[in-house]
Amino acid sequence: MPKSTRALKIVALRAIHNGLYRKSIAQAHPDPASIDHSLKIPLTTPRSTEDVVVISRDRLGDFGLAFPSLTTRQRKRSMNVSQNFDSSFFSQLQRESSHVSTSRTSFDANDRFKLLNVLSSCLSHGNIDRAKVILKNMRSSMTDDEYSLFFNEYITRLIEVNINFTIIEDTFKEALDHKNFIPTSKTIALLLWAASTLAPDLKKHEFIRSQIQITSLARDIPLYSIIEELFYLSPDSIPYVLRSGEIAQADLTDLPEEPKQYVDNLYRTLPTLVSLCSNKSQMRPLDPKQEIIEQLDDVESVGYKYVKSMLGGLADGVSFAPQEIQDALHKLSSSDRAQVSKTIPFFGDEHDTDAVLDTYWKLLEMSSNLEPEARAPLENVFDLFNRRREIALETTSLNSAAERWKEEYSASIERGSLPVMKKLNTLLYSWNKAVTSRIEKELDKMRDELATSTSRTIMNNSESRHEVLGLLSAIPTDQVSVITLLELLRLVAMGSEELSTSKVLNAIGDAIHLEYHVARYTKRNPNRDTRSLSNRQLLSIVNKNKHNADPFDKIWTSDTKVRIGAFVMSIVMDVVKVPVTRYDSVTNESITKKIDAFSHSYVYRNGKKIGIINPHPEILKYLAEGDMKQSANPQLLPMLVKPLPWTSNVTGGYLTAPNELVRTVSIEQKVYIQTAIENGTMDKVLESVSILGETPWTINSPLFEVIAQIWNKGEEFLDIPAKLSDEPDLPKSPGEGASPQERRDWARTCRLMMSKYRSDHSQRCDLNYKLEIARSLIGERFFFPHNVDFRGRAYPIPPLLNHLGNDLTRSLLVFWQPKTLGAEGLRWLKIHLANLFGKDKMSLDDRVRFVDEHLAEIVDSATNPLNGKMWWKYADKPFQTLGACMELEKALRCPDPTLFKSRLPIHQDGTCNGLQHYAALGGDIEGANQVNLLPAEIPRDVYTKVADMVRASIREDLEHKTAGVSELAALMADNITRKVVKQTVMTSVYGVTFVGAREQINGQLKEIDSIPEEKRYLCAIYVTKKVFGAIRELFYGAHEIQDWLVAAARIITKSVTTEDCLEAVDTRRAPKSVSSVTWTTPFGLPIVQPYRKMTKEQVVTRLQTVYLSDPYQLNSADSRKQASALPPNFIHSLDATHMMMTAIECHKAGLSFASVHDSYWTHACDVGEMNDKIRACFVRLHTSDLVAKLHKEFMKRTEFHYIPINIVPSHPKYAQLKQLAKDTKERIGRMPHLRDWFALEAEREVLLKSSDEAEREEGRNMVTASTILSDLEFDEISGQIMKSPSRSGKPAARKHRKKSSENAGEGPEVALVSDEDIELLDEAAAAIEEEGAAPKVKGSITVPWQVKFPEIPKRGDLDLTQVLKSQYFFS
Amino acid sequence: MSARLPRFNELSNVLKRSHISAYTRINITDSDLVVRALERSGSLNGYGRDTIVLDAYPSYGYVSQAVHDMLRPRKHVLLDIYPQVYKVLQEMVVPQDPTSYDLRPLDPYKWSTFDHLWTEEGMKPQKMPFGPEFNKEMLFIANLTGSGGTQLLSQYINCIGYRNWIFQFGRVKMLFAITPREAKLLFSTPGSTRRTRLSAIAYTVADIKPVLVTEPLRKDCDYGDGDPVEVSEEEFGDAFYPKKSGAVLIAVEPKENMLVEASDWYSYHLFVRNLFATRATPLIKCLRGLSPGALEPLYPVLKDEVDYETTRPVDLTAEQLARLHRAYEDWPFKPKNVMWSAFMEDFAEAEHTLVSQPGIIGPAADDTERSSS
DNA sequence: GAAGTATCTACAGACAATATCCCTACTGTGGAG
DNA sequence: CGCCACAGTAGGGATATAAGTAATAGATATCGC
Repeated sequence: MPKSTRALKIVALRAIHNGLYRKSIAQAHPDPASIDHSLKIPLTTPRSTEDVVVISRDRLGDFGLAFPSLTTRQRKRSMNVSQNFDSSFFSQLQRESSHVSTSRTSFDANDRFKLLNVLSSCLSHGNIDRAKVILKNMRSSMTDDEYSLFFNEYITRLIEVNINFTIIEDTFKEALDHKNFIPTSKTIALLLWAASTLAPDLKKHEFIRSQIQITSLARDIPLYSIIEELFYLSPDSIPYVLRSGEIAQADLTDLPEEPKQYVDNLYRTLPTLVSLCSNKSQMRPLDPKQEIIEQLDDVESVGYKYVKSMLGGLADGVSFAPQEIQDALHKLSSSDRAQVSKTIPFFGDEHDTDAVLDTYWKLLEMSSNLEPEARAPLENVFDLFNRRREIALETTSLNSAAERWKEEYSASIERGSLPVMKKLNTLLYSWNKAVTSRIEKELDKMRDELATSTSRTIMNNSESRHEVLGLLSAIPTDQVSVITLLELLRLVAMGSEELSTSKVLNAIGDAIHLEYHVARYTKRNPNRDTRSLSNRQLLSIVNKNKHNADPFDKIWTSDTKVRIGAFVMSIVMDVVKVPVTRYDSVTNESITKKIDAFSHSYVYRNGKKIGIINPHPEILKYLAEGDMKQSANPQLLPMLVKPLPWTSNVTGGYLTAPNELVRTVSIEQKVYIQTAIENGTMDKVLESVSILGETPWTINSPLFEVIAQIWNKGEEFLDIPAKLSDEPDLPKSPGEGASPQERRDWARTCRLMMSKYRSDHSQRCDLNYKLEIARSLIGERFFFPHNVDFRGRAYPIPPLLNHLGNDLTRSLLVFWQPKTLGAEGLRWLKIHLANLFGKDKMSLDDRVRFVDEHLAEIVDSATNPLNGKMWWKYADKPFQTLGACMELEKALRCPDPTLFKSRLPIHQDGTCNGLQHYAALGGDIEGANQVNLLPAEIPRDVYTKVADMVRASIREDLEHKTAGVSELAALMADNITRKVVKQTVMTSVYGVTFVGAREQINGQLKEIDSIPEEKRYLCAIYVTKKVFGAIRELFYGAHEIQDWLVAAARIITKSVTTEDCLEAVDTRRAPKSVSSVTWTTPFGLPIVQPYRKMTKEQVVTRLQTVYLSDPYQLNSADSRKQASALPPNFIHSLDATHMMMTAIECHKAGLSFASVHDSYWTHACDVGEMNDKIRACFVRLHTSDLVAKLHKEFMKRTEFHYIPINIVPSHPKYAQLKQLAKDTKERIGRMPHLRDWFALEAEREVLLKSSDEAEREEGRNMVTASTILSDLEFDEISGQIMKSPSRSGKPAARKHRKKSSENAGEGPEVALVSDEDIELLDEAAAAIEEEGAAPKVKGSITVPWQVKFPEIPKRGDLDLTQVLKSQYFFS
Repeated sequence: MSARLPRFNELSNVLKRSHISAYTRINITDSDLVVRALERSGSLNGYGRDTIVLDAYPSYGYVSQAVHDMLRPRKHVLLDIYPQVYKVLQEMVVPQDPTSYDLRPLDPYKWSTFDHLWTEEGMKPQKMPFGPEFNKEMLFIANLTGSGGTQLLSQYINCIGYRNWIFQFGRVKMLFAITPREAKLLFSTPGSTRRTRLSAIAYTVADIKPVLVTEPLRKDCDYGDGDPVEVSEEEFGDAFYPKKSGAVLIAVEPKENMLVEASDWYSYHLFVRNLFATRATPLIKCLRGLSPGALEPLYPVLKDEVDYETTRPVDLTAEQLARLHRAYEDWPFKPKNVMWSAFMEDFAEAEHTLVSQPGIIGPAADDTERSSS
C-alpha cells in the first residue's frame, strides 16, 4: 500500500476513533463521560479491526483520485492526495456504509490532480473542447457527487464564455445519458441561468418552463433550493425564471432568509409576478410567516430608494447622494437634525469624490454622537456606501494603485522633472509594464506549446505549464504583476535579515492566490457596477461568492503557490531594473546604468544552503523614506464595514477575500474545527470572534499628527531610528597577518553594523507602512476582522496596523464611538494613564493621586507634545501615554470633565494571567493570593515577590560567604529587580527549562552595566538557580498541575491503538504513535496540538527548489514538543475562553470591547461594568473542575489506547503474563510478539464494543495483558514513559568511572607500556564495567498497558467567588 | 618519544574495555607505514634538527612518532586537550629527548593556544617572506579526522590566503591526517563534477600532496603528479583504528605566488563560495547570482577561453576563478556591501533584529514581549 | 535489545535548506512478428 | 494490432554544503552495534 494511502487511512481511523464526527466530543461543555460510545464509530461496528481497515480503504478509493487509463505509476508522494482531504472527504466517510463504491481503481491522487490542473487550465483559457474530453475521462474515477461538482464548474465556465446555449443543452443531455449522473440543484440552477442569459428568446421560455416542470415532478430537488442557488449565481435571472417557470411564491417558503427576502420583493414589485404571488401552491400551503417578512421589508426601503436614486451613476466608485442624506436626516429627531445640519452646511458636489468623502466623514463624525437608535437611518446609508467602498477596496485597489503609478509617471514626464526615475512610483510603473508584458508573452508561449502538444504528453513535462497557465490566466496579468511587485517590495522593506527565496515565493504565491479569488469574484460579477446595487444585493453578491466555493481552489496548494510565485518572480528578476549611478575610477566620470533590481543567490547557515533574493541596495533607499501611498499592499486592510459574522471556518471576515476562522496548521485541526462547527458546538466561538470584529475604531488623529511630525523630522526618537541614508561604511578589513581571532571580531562588527542597518531600515519601513495606512484611515470608521489561533486566542487579521501592535501602533487607534466619561470614567482614565506610565503596582487611589500630582506635566505633554517638557517620553508606553494625556487634557478643559466624550480605550490587564488560571484550576489559596484572585488593599505582584525572595537568598549567600558564589552574590545583590525575574517567572509554569531561563536572565543582565561582561554568564547561572528555587517554593500548586499536564501529554503521545500496532510492519517493536494531545475548550473549540515530526520535501520551481513541509502527511507525534507545549496551550485555551466569555457579556451589555489576550479594553465609563463581567466570567469558567474535565476527555479519547511497557521477571504480574504468553503460544504456535499481544487486545476491544450483550460479557471476562496489568498505576511505570529512573543514576556512575580511569593512570611512571601496565589498565576497566553496568534483565517481556493517567492534583479550598471582590484581579 | 608504543591492538583492547571513547578521530596506527610514506613523498626533505614541530591532536602518537623519528626536531609540541588522549600519552611515553618532546594539555582548536605558545622562548620561528623557499623552521602536523576537523582543514587553508596564523612566518608546510571524505574533496580537479569549493580554494594558495592514501579512494581522486603510498583495504586493520574507513595523510604546501592577494582573500572566498553554491550550473546563469547585474562585467573576462553557456564553476581553474574575481572587484557597480550580507547568515548573533528589540517600534508587542521590555 | 551520541533547550502570532548525483523504474517509440 | 526491446528521462533518495564550538548542562531521542 502506498505510504500516502496509509497516512490518510490513519487519519481517518484516528478521527473515527476520537469520535470526531459526533457532537458529544465537540460539545460546548464536553463531558466525555456521557459520550455514547456506540456513536463514536459511524461505520458498522467492525467484527475485527480488519473490517475497519477494509471499509476505510474502499472509501479512500472511492474518493481517491484514481485515473488508471493514464498511468499505473505508483505515486508515493502524498501531498496531492490530500487535496481531497477536506470536509467533503470526511462527510463522505460519514455517510452510511451501505454506500457502494462504483470504482475500485488504483489509488493515484497525483495523476488525477494533474488532470484537475489541466481541466482548470483548459476551462480558464477557454479550451472548452479539451476540458470536455478531460471531464469525460475523469468521469470513471469520480464519485457521482464529485462529478456533479466539476460538471457544474464546467457549465459555469461555459456560461461565462457566452457559449452557444445549444452546446450547454447538449452537454447536459449527454451527461444525463450517463446512468449515474445526478444533477444537483446547482446544476439545474446553472441551466436556468444559462437559458435566461444565453438562449434565444423563443427557446428560453420553453426550456425554463419544461425544466421546472420536470424538476417539480421528479421532486428529488426542491424548487426553492434551485432558486436559492440561482440567487447566489445570478439573481438577475430569477424574475425570468419565476415567470417562465410559473413558480408560485408559496413554493419558495423554505428559502433561507436572505434569498427569500429578495424573491419576495420581486413578487411584490414585479407586475408579471403578481399573479404567481397569490396563486395557491400546488405543492405546499401558504406560509403564515409571510406577513412578518413584509413588515421587515418596509424597514429596508430606505436603502432601496437610495439605490434607485443612484441609478444615474456617478463618476467614481465612491459617491453619496444629497437626497438620500436628506431623507436619512428626516428620520432624525429635530434636535439631532439641527445638530447635523449645522456641521454640514451644504452637501458637496456629488461628482466630486473628495467632497463626497468629506461630507461622509463629517456626517460620520456627527453621527458618532448620536444614540444608536437615532443613528439608525444614517447607518443604513453608511452601510451601503461603505459596503461598496469595501468591495472596491478589496477588489479593485490593485488597479487603482497601478493607475496612480501611471499618473505619477506621466505627470513627471510632462513636468520634465529630472529625476523621473527617482521616484518609486514611476519606477513601479515601468516595472509593472515590463513584467506584465513579459508574463503575457510567456503565457502565450505556453499556450502555443500546449496547443500543439499531443494528448499523450499532457501529463508530463507540460504539467507545470498547465498549472501556471491555468491559474494565472484566470487572473488579469497586470494584477498578477502589481501584486507581485507590491508583495516583493513589502518583503524587501520589512525584512531585517536576508530575504529567503522560500519566504518570497510563498508570500507572492499567497498574494496571487488571494488575487485569484478577487479575479474570480470579479469574473462572476462582470461589469457589475456596485454603485447600482442595494445593500442587500451587495450582501447577496458577497454571500454568493462565499457560497460558491471554487472547486478548483484546492489546486492552490503550498507547492503550487510556490511554483506560481517562482514563475512570476523569475520574470521580475529578468526584466526589472533600477538606475544606478556610480563613479568610475577608471574613466573618472559618473555613469548611470540600469542594473538588475534583484538577483538570486545563496547563503549558508550552519552549512545549509538558503536561497535568497538579493535586492539592489538602491531599492532600499526608495523604500524607507519614499511616499508609500500607492505602494502599500492593499490586501487585508482594516474593513470599512462590519466584517461578516463567522458562520463557518471559512465564511466570515472580509467580504470577498477568503479567510479562516481558526488559523490551523494541520489538516487534522481543520477537520476537527469543521466538524465542530457543523455540529454547532462552536457557536459561542463564532459569536465571540464575530463580536470582536464589530468594534468600530478610528484613528487618533491628533496623535497621528504628532507622530507624523516626528517621522518627518527624520531624527531618532525613542525607539524610532533616524532617517537612513546609504549603507553604512564598514570598518576597514584588518591588514595582512591579522590573527584569525582579529578577523573574526572584525567580521562580527561588520555583521552587526549591517544587521543594525537592515533592522533600522525595516523599522522605518514598518512605521512608514503603518503611518500610510493610518493616514488613509483618518476620519474613517473601520473594523478589524478577527480570527483565532488554534488555541482560541484572538488576533486581528489585518497586519501592521492593529490594536495588537506595539505602543506606537496602539496609540494610533481609538474607539470610533465616543462615550461620556462620567465620574467613574474620569477616574479610570487617570488610572489608565498611570498604568501606561508604569505605575501599575500602586493602589488604584494612589494611581489617581499620581496623575493628579502630575497634572501640570500631563497638560504640558498634551498641549505641547514635542516642544514642552515631554514628560510622556519617560513613560513605559510613551505614545499611549501621550494619547491618554491628550484625552485627559481635553476632558479637563471641559467645564464639566465628566461630560467629556472619550474614545480612548481603557485597558484592564490580568496580573500574571497564566498564574491566575493555574491558581483557579488548583484551588490554590496561596497562589491565588499572589496573583490577586483574593481581595487586597494594594495589588500583589508576584514578580516583585520573587525578586524579593531571590534578593534575600543572595544576601544570605553574601553574609555566609557561601563557597564559590560569594563573588557572584556580591555582584548581584543589588541588581535583582522585578524586571530581571519577570519573564522567567511567567514562563516557568509554562515549562521553561533551566537553559532557557538562563538565557532570559542573561539577556536581562546585559542591560545592567555594573556587571562585567565576562562574569555575566556565571551570574545568569547563579541567579537562575535562585529564581528556580523561589518559584518552586511559591508556585507549588501551579507546578503540580503543570507536571500532570506534561505526564498526560506524554502518555497520550506515546500511546498506540491496536490498529496502529497491527498495521506496523515490525511485529516486535512498538509502532509509531500518531495521537496528538487533543481537547475541547469550554466553548467547544477542539484543540489539536499540531506538533509532529516534520516531513519536508523539495519542490522544484523555476527559480530554485523550495523545501516545503507536507501538511497532509500524518507523521508520528513529536512527544517532546507535545508535552512541553501542553501547559501553555491549555492555559492559553482557558484565557482565550475567558476572553470570549467576557466579549460576549460585554457585547450583550452594549459595551465596546477589544482585547489583547489578557488585556481587555473598553470605554472609560464602562470599565466598572466590564470589570464585573471579567470577574463573573472568570468565576463561571472555573466553577467546574476543568482539570478533571480535561482528564475525563483524555480518558475518553484514549479509551482503547495502549503503551507497550516492559515487565521484568521480578514484577508481581510477571508470572501471570508468562502464563498468558504460554496459553497464546498454544494458539498461535510461537511465543507472542508485541503484535500478538495487541491482537489479543483488539479482540477484546471488539467484544466490548459489540452490540450483543453476550459478546460484551465475553469481552469483560477476557484475559489480556492489559487486564492483567489493569491495577498497574501510571506512577509505577512512569519511568518507562517519562524519564527513566535507571538512567538517572547514570551520571553518577559515569563520574565515578572517569575518576577510576584517572586513578588507573596514576601509576608509577614507566618508560614503556609493559604487560603489567596493560593488566593494570585492564583491571581498572573491568572494575568500572562491573560497577557501571546496569543489571541486565533477562526474560523481561513487552506487553501493552492500557493507558491510565496519574491522579489529578487535588483541588484546594479556594473560594473562587472572592475574585468578584478583588479589584486588582484585572487592573 | 623514541620509545616504541605498543602495537595498537594491545592498547585498543584496554581502551575499549575502559569505555574510553576518543575514537571520533581516526588514528593511523602504524608508524613504520607513515615513515615509509613520508620518505616516498619527500615532503619532509630538508626538515630536521632546526624544525619546530607543532603537533595538534596527536591522538596516540603514531604519526607523531614517525615524524619525530625522522626529524629529531628541535621542538616537538604535542597539543591535545582531551584527557583520554593526554593522560594516556602522559603515562605511556617517557621522552628520551626531554628538550624536544613537549606534551601539553592545550586546546589546539583555539587560536589563542598558538598565540600563547609563540610568546615562549624558542617557540617562535623566524619570519620569512613568501618566496621560493619553505620556512622549514616550522612544521605543522594535525590529525583532522575528528569532529571539527573538516572545519579546521578549511580554516587552515584560509589562513594561507590571509597569511596569518602560522603563515605569518612564511611558507610553512602542514601535514594532515584527514578522512577519506575530505581527501575526495581536495583531490578533485577542474572539470570533474566532483570538483569542490574546498579544492578550488586550496589550489589557489597551496599545493596539496598526497602522502598516504587508501586504495578505495583511487577511483574518486586525482592525485596529479603525486605518488602516495596506498593502503589496501585488507591492510586497514593494521594501519588504522578504527579500521572502517581509513585515513589519508596529506602535505599542504603554500604556493610561492598566490593567485589572490591577502587583502582580497575574504572577498575571493565569498566569491568562490557563492559560485560553488550552484557548482554545476552554467556560468551564464550562476554569475548573475553574485549580485544584481554581475554578469555584465564578468562576461568579457573568460569569453575567449570558455563557453559561458556550458561552462560551469566546476570547470574553472583556480586561476580563472581568480581572474573573474578580480574583474568583479573592479566593477564600479559592485554593490558596496552586498557581499557582506553573507555575514548575516547566522541569526543567533543578529542582535538588532526586531524580535530581540521589542519596544515602541517593531512588531506586535504581546504579553511575552511586554514582559521583556 | 542495551549503550553512546546527537539534539534540544516554554508557548503563540510569522514558520520553512538546496544542488547535485546516482539509480531505478517508467514511458514512449520503433521495429519485428 | 499487439508485443518486445531499448533508450531516455522523471523523480526519489542520498549526500554534501560552511566553518569557530565564547561560555554552560540535563533530559531525551535516535542510532549504530
